[in-house]
Amino acid sequence: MSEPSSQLNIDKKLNLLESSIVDDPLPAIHSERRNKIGIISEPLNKSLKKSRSLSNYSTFGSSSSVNDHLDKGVALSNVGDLTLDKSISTSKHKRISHLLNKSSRATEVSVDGLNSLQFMQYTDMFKGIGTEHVPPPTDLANGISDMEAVSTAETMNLSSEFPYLGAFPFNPGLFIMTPAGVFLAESALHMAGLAEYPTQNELASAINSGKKKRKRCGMCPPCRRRINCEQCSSCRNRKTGHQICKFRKCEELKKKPSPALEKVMLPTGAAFRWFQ
DNA sequence: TCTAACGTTTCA
DNA sequence: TGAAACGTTAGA
Repeated sequence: MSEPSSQLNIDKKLNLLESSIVDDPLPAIHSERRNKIGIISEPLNKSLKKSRSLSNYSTFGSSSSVNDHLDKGVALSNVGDLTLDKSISTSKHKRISHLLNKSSRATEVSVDGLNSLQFMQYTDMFKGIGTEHVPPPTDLANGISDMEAVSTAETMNLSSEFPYLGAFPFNPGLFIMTPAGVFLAESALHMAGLAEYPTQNELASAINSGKKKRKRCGMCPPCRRRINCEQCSSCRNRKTGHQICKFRKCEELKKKPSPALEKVMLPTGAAFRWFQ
């Protein structure tokens, strides 16, 4: 239950240590860390070794980031494709998932973790913004190469087919991937004025049929913590407990998943590549 | 195939 | 009600 006072002291020290690590602009160079009590701790999730600077989490401070989503919002077109054609094959779903995956990698960094209110603000913002933006090269560096981004867009070539969607920046978290396919959370469509878009309700029923593991949000303090305390029960019982360090347990995952909330926002878009 | 870790169940 | 154990999933 309660941690021993020595544990608390240790953790305070660890937190102090980590406070300088979490915001380290070049954390990737650390392949191994030793905390003050001599424990070598590495992130259990290798992908978390690639930490993000705080600026990466700040969506609204960067118009280029926003416009990036305009350019890369083509991913949504796939969803439109899905919703338009019920007879779509499973293999096509896979292909679309793959493409979505690529696109989401480009978008997740700056949009991850938006709540629905932020999303609404986001969409409002886009009402006044065109699609003419060409992102500066630096904006393209967020985990996706120029070539990849271009090829994805070219492959899909859907903005003209789905004018509703081509200019809309969708957070990957607003996509819901189920065994039945990939589609948008209904609330997202409401926000986008697409609530009447066909088949969403039918597809939405598939969400409830399959349980999906939630993913760490990657942004809360525990998620950003990259060192296992090695002291808590989870660390001590890693073999049998199969649990992440208590101090690294995502705040979002600690909460009970609300069905309604889950539809709006799977934690930063489950089923996509979150940390890479 | 292995490892990390989420979800569920069981137990104190 | 929280901790522990275990099943299971997802990614490398």
